[in-house]
Amino acid sequence: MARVKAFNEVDVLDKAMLLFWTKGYHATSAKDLVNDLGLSRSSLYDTFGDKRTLYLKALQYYEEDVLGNIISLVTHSDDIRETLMAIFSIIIKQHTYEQAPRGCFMVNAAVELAATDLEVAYIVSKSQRAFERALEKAFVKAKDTQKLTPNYDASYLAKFFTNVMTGLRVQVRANQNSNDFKEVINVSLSLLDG
Amino acid sequence: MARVKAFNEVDVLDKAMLLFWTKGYHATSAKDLVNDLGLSRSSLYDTFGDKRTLYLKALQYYEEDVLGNIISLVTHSDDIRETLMAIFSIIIKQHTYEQAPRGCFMVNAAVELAATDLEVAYIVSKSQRAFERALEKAFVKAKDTQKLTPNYDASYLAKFFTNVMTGLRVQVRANQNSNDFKEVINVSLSLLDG
DNA sequence: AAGATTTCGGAACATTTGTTCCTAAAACAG
DNA sequence: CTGTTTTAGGAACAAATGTTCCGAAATCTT
Repeated sequence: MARVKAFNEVDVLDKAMLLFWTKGYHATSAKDLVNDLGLSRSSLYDTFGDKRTLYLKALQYYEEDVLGNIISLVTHSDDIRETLMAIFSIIIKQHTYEQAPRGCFMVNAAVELAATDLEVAYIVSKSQRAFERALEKAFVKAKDTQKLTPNYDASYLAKFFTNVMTGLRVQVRANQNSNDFKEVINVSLSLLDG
Repeated sequence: MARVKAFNEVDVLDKAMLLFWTKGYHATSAKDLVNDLGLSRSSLYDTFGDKRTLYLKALQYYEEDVLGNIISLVTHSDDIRETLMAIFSIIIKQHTYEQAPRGCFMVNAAVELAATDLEVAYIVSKSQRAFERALEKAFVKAKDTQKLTPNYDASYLAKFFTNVMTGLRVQVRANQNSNDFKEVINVSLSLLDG
């Protein structure tokens, strides 16, 4: 055994996630990382590998941590309408959150890198599938337990709502008029009435 | 008068648009531009200014040219359902188009830059408003001329469909399963039945 | 043909980029 | 305390970045 790390690895990963999430991959320099994460270049490269590796780790951490919580909401949903509203409001919260709205790291990664980076494309694809599956199960469950009689089956609805959320996440990132969100959400939710 | 330019300015702008559209702003280097546009560094900077200026011009050209055609479809629409389908199929065409799917330049710009570049944010916002307005008018017209009786008024529907398209454009860019698109589209269109 | 003016190619530039390396300091085991 | 092992800070590096500059070539006017 020997000298111990002066930083908490998870904390640093969390900070890296926030930085990449906010600025994107290419616009975040090694210098930015060193400044923001509060450790030296050598420690950074020693612990996390190169920039792209750190980015991939941050993206996966986002999936487990941030998106994991959202999936958990869906999995334990008793009232699907309420659950969807909860997710919508999490998405919108990003809008008024800070000076530079972050949107969704996964969507940002999809747009910036998925077309050229196979590994990013894989993570994005896996993440979306996981969410759609969870949503589909929740819809199936809702048909049994709630008086829910939509015109479409669970898998269609899951894909539909996933897509609506993706659209909103782009608009949030682009700082669009937040009043528009409510109307999009209302129209979307009306599909559950059958 | 003196020596004449050896290149067509519009052709070069078109190529720049395609390059930025495909790779994004930060991932496109000055070298990439020189290689791809077929003119020298000096001519490039002389004619179009610096990289960011060229990017803004390319984005505006995209709005006028590519999105302009789509808005034109909406403005001259006789059958709103048919028009929407036509737009959806334009969006999807990007998916099978090439090795690296481009998605929508405006959406890509929104995600990569709108949060940090005010001028990009303005262009994105203006573009979206223009499309929504056109769509809204088309829905109003459709209520009169077609047997269309949706539950929501034109402005809601315009915002809703704009959002659906944004979502699809992200998925196209991320190279997701193209079968999912049809289902999202079908569910969305059912909202027109009222 | 001569002169005026603009474009062109590429060398040249300063910065910034991502990454590595080296040395001193720190922490533990014996 | 000594020896071993690992971390930390920052100098150092080559490569790439965006941009400018200069001389030569090209085109038009007169």
